[in-house]
Amino acid sequence: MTLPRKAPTMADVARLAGVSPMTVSRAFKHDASVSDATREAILKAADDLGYVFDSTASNLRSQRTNFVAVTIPSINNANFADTVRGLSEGLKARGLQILLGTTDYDIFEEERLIEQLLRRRPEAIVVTGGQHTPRARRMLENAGIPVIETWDLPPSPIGHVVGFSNAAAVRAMVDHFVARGLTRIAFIGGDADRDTRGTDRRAGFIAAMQTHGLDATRLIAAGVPPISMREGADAMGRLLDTLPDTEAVICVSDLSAFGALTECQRRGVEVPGRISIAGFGDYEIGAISVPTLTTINPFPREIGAQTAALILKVLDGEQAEPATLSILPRLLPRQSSR
Amino acid sequence: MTLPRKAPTMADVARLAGVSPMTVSRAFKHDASVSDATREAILKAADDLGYVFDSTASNLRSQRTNFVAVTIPSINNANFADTVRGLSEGLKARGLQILLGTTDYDIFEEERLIEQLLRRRPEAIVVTGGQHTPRARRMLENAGIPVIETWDLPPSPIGHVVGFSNAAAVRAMVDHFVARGLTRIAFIGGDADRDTRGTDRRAGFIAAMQTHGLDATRLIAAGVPPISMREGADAMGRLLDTLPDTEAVICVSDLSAFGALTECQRRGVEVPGRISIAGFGDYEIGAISVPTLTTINPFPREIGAQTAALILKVLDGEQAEPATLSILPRLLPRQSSR
DNA sequence: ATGAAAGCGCTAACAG
DNA sequence: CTGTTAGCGCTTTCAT
Repeated sequence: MTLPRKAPTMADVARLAGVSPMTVSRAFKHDASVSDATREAILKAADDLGYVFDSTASNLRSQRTNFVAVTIPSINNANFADTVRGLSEGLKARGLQILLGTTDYDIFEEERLIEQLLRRRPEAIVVTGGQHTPRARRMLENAGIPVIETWDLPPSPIGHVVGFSNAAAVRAMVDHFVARGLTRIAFIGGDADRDTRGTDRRAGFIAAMQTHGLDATRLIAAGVPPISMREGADAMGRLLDTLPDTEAVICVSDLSAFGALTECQRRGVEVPGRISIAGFGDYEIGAISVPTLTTINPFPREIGAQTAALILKVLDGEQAEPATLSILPRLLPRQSSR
Repeated sequence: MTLPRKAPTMADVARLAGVSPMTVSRAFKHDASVSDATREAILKAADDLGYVFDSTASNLRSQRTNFVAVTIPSINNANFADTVRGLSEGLKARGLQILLGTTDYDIFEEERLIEQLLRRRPEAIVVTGGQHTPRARRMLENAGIPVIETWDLPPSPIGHVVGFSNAAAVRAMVDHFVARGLTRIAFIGGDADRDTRGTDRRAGFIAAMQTHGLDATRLIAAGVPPISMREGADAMGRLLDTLPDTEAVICVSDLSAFGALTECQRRGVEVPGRISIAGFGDYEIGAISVPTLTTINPFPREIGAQTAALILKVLDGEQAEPATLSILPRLLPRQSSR
């Protein structure tokens, strides 16, 4: 490792193969026109020398990096990871590589990250959420590349959008409970403001409750987002202690919902017998827990896949206008709610 | 967006600020010597022009990319995500950015990925696992940058190692059960060969059972790795059907262990009363499920943090010899085992 | 503290 | 199908 001798370049390969550097360059592109014999000789020469193609030079000269920049709040989240997978798979076939960064649910961190990412000259940039600092927004607007906001339906998008309404999704959950005759409904989420999707879900809860003329004040703030299973359990404990007549609780995610469920199990509180529980995100745990968890599937993988397809269309010049692709989340009634 | 006008360069900023491009370059480095007044004027000019520093040119000229390449089997795995977080946090302060790729638990995919990543000229490369295709190994050996294998203790490392013995960790779990008088122990894992860490864990199980003179044939293959909660549940169903006298089961991960637990709950099989269950990885679910899951914590975040620290030392020239940092996984006995 | 010259390793553009 | 020339936008190096 770390041998001091200088790495061979295309010129070295060209010399050994007896061709010009340009022909070597072509031999390394899949579509370029090089005779089979020449290409083979070049690849053999490259292999003999241990040549490794240098993208940094290619990137500068061709003004193409084949990067797609992506920001997500956290890598430790199965939903966002699914979106990245959908993106990655959709982009891989075209040789586009994801340059991933995490914001830690913080729009100021997002601003710093976007600046770093744009310096790398990505072909497009995908951000999670529709809320950004003014400077981040300006950088995205002036980046001169396709911008796609995901996981949200921003009121005034920067460019393209592939998302859904978090508020509307939670409204559907409230309606679901109300239709079943449950009216004393609580919401467990993180502390305000940081996680904008969580905030939107809580706002959707409050609006929906008010629409039904119901009390929308059973709000438990469980800590700094993203809230964990443990924080969901603690919040459920507080809810059962302070508002024991609560009939149903909507949690900001399946993880906190599962934590809430376990707290009920530890206390001998029957779910859904005495209290119904719902989550958000359709994490695997909700499909297999006992009881299974009522939840909402926002199709994270699909968001990634559709974003990837959109990027390819835009880069191919087949989509000039900013597009808004609206994903319809699906309510999944399961055993944890009546 | 996508404005056709050409993006401003350092030369444009220099012209506007009335200095040479070189001074602009210095003004954008934090340590370089530029007078405060000049730097301010330059940054203002840059801002007015909407200038964005172009890393691609910097990378080529300086022969530094500030990338650290990282390969993990899957992004949808809290353990690997934790390692990436530990890495990312440790590298961020030095301006090193992670270039992440996933192998889908496939060493041939890993080979393709490593080739792609090395073309980007990372400063170092971190791979998960110690098993690679011959060509991948050769590429890593000849890359001329620090190579760090993680999550394993390879018999003949390529360069540096930050890992632990998966086999030894599972042996400790077998010993734990045997010490409690449990002898009819099963192992639930994925189909052989693909996930090398899972394979090592199963091998450790078999070896440990044989050491104790116990039957090591209660092996359930639950599907293509990584196995899900659902597959863990299905495997537990088969185990209960075919080997109902099994006293304890070790699962390849906490996720499959939790699935196994739910299957017991659905069937009314008491855990740990009739059967003990253990997992691997110390995922959050095992700390909060009812009952909590006996598991092993391999300290994924710590692996990432130590890897980051090692990379910085090597890049600073403070660590010339290949290092092997051995992490000692911790057995966490919990309610799911007696 | 600032500047001038040169060139990193590739490929666009044009030629044949 | 292959070659020549020039240059992408920075930063190294050497000045002053």
